[in-house]
Amino acid sequence: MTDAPRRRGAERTDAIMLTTLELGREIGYARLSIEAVAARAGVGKHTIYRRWSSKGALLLDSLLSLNESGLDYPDTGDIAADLRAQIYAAVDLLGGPPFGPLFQALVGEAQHDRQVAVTLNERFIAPQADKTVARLKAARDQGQVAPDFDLELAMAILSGPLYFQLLITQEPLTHEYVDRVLDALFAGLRPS
Amino acid sequence: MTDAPRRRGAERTDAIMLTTLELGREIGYARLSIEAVAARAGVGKHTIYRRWSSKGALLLDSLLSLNESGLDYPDTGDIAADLRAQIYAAVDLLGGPPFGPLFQALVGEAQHDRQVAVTLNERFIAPQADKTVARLKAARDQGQVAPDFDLELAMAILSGPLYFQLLITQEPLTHEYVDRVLDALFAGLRPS
DNA sequence: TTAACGGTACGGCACGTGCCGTACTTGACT
DNA sequence: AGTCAAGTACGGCACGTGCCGTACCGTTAA
Repeated sequence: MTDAPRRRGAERTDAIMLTTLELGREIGYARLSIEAVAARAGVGKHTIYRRWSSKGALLLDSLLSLNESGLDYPDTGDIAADLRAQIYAAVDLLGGPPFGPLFQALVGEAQHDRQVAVTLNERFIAPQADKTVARLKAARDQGQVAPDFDLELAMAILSGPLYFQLLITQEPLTHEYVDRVLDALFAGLRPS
Repeated sequence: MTDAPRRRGAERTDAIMLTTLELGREIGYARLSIEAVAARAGVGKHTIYRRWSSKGALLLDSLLSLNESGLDYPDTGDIAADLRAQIYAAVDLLGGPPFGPLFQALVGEAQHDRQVAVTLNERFIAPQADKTVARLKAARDQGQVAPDFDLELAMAILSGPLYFQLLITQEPLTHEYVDRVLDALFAGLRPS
């Protein structure tokens, strides 16, 4: 989605993304206009349009600049504890500013901009999911979960309730909620 | 969100929502403008603004008009089968047009319009969730699930992966996917 | 010399509001 | 019952505003 950072203009690119974050925090990412970003960053609109094809693309790069290395996940050998740590970290990131509101805005954009949806998945969702899947795979290799355990599906089941909370009910994401979800999942939702 | 249906203007209200659905299906709900709806419906813009305070409010009422009675859920005594039936029905509704795209657009709106978010929860999410919780409660009363079973949480865990699929990865919602989720949940996600 | 830049202006669209004149409903007074 | 005045919602139109994305400046820096 980034149109290849310019060699000379990299600091300008950063300045624009920084202004985007700052202005977005102040007035909300919905009300953010490219014109306002350009004005505050002391930059021509052309300079923004040259780098990003849409407001969504700009938001996405700004979001990623807040989390460049991605979340780092531990492997202590205890899969249950490690999963909990991963989800705590994800919830800490998504649950609060500045990442949370921006992420929400981006998911909003993704609902009517296919390009944003695809890129959001490729550049943020999938890389994080891959880390969780990798940790689950290690656990499976060590026989800590069943051999036929569907790792991708487990990922979706672990993440789903959190996104539901964040995007639909829009209630706070807390460690306490994570604990309740994990405890219920580990116990199993077994009717009859 | 509806500003109390007018006695005389009810058919006009319906005509506006119908035009909204029609035009939204043609050009997408993101590109939909109130001006265009007014023009096609042969109605003054005032007449729309008099009834709905925002585009989101209009979309929401249009959505609800597609599903006035809500989904009807069975109680055959088999909680596992009934849950599956519930989720099949929800997926059939959310997964395809015209309801699916409109719902997606609304969730998008909800990410930057608190009023839409609240009303969407009150008028659509919560009523559906209540039905699931009610069915789960009946099962608990009959001893088919543990007495300390957290019904609200179970609801979130059942729904979460579907919304994740719909809103984030934006892959098709199929019965097959529902089956995989349910089977995994019933089996329990038990590490170690 | 050339490319990227900041700045400005532009046409276009949709917003939300105000003001028309019209149609319809209502209710009071014959 | 018949009439009519008041009130209200309406369609249509125009307005000012904000932002879009593009084009064209003159300037700056490699």
